[in-house]
Amino acid sequence: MQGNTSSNPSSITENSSLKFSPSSSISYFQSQILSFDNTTTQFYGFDRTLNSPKQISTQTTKGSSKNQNFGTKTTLGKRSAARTYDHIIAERKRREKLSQSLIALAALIPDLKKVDKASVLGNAIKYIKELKERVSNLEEESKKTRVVVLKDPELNGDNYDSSSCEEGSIENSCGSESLLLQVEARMSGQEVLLRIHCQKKNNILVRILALYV
Amino acid sequence: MQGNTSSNPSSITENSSLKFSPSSSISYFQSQILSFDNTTTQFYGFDRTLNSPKQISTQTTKGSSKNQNFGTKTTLGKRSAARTYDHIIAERKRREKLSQSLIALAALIPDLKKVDKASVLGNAIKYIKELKERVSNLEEESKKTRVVVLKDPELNGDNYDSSSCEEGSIENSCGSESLLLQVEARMSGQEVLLRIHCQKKNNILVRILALYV
DNA sequence: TTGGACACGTGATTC
DNA sequence: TGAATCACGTGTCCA
Repeated sequence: MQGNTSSNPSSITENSSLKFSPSSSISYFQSQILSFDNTTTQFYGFDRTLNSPKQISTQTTKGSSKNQNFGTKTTLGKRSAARTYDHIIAERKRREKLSQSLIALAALIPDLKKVDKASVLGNAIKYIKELKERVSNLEEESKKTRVVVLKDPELNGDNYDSSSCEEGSIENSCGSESLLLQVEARMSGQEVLLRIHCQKKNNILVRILALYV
Repeated sequence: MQGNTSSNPSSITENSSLKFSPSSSISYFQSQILSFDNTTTQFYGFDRTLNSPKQISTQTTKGSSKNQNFGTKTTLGKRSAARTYDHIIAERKRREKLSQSLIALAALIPDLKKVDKASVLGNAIKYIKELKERVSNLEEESKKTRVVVLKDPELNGDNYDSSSCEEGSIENSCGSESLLLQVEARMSGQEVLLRIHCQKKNNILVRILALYV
């Protein structure tokens, strides 16, 4: 971060340079203007200018160019000095907000070395892609296993369901609260996961498995 | 996004300065003053560029170069016209890059309704937080289950390990490729997950479980 | 020196 | 109208 700071060529106020650093609260309001020399500086320095219509010329010259434009401008336009001032303040405020957002964004990105705008945006983009990738990998991983509720040959009459219930607790998996026994097999690649939900009994697990294996 | 278009108000030119500078001393070389009022400034030296809407700039050549130099103030300070032109072009380029990054960022955010800068940044921040949250939940979920390798009473001598191997395939879980049998129990809340890795044999599962259950 | 980065003021434009 | 947003040109700073 460099640059910056007020400069302000035209200054209206002091300016508070905000730079990138946090904080920067708003010191505007009350801007004091640098006095335009004196005389009246009233609040906004400008007005003075405004009154004097000097249309000065646009001057300068250089030969080239001049033309154009100006004509257009005169016509409607113009903005009262107070209004111009408001415009400046509003714009400053907007910039400050944007700048804060950028800082907040930068704070979320790990291992960020430079904090200039381009780097922050660029790294934010990369980071989001990375996170998305990670989420989808993790979700894929947990979804990869299909759930199949096997038919239970003797303990339960008929709740065969080759389904669809992708995940989740047993309670909501197939809407059967009342079942005393539920067996699910999840197959993922080479692995088989059996989920058995039943009352606690001696050797129940072994006995159940004996039915299948 | 609206706004825009070139506008280009202020000319490239050197500037006019009129009026005197604000007090503050600083006389920058040429200080331009606020123009409020208008007329001031306008003209462009070089560019024209603008043809309407945004487009990428690049524009035309420099035609400009020529002009300028002049001097009002001359002497030191001042930036040569060519230099000013380069400055303008560079700044334009930088802006364009930033703008593209912002568009790219916006493209990654789902359900983005407004695309103004503040919204894009604000929503990017929210989205990153959301993704982070999701990643950490998913990871937590998969980590939550502690893995305990039970002692195998007869099939294997001693590889009790109450450990630490948090996840992953059996192969890399405890660095034992040569084991013929490995049993892991993952306990998560009320559930117990037994992972059994062994050679295929008749009723092996039942027999193994008979040792534990 | 030069180039990159920044905030500023400002005219235009959109809602 | 009026408020919000934008891109621009510009002065200034720093490596």
